[in-house]
Amino acid sequence: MAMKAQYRTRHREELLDYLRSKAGKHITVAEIAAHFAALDKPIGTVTIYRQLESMVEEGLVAKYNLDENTGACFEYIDPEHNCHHPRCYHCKCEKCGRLIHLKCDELSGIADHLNEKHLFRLDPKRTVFYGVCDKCI
Amino acid sequence: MAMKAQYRTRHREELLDYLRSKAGKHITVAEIAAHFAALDKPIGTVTIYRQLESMVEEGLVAKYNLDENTGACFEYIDPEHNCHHPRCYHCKCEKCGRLIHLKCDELSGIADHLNEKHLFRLDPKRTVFYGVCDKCI
DNA sequence: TTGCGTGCAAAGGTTTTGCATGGCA
DNA sequence: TGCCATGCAAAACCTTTGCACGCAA
Repeated sequence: MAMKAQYRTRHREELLDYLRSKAGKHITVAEIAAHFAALDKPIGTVTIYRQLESMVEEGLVAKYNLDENTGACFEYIDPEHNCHHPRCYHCKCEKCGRLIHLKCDELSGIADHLNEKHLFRLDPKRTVFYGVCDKCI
Repeated sequence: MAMKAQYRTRHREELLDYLRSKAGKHITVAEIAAHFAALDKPIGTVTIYRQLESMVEEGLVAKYNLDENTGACFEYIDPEHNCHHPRCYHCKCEKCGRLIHLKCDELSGIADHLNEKHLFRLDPKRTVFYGVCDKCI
């Protein structure tokens, strides 16, 4: 189902700009739709879903299923921050929503451990540690 | 919304028995309904939802929102083994969708590491490792 | 021109709610 | 008897799909 985008359309650029401006924060389809509706530049919900799907496929955006009823959350992935660094991990604070980027050798060890002992190839890009950060304890 | 159960009904006991027999495994509402339907002792979906809600409130059952389209997963929490403490981890295969349950002391260490070195209190119940399982490599 | 992008409507799925009936204490 | 539990139907939601039209290349 997932397909990469092939055309550079106005809606796609507007969506990417908005997602970039919210980098490091989760956002839902409803919130995106509300944002553009408020600007009198509405984007159809279907288009948002399809563009987000493409962006996930392209690695520009991460998709998370966090809330039970709110729907899926999306988040722009800053290419400089992590995309190509298999040693960068993410911690997400469940209270303040802050996203923490960690480069830590000890954490990197879990990927090796999972691979060797449990035969599981970890995908750090997709994996997020949930919990509570120091400022919110 | 969440309310603790107050009556000890037949359906509640049957549900608990079944969940206990599946302790350590994830199960969906649809699977539960199918199980009891196959036994010619059907339980209405609504009842399953409401009983599970109560059990989550009582701490008997954990609820996960993993799959995007399959619906929520539930899991009986053995009170003696206290399975919801930081020793149970989940790996989700991005290819086949399989959910793998891990009890691993080495993985448990990452919770301590995050807490001590990065001041981050990991919540294992919410954290899912994404990657590719051995059967799909 | 070709084929993808868009949006409306409608479908598909999970979860919740209203209301009348049945069951526990 | 007094509530709570159950279940049917229907609603509420999120998400996907079919189809016609618009737009990028």
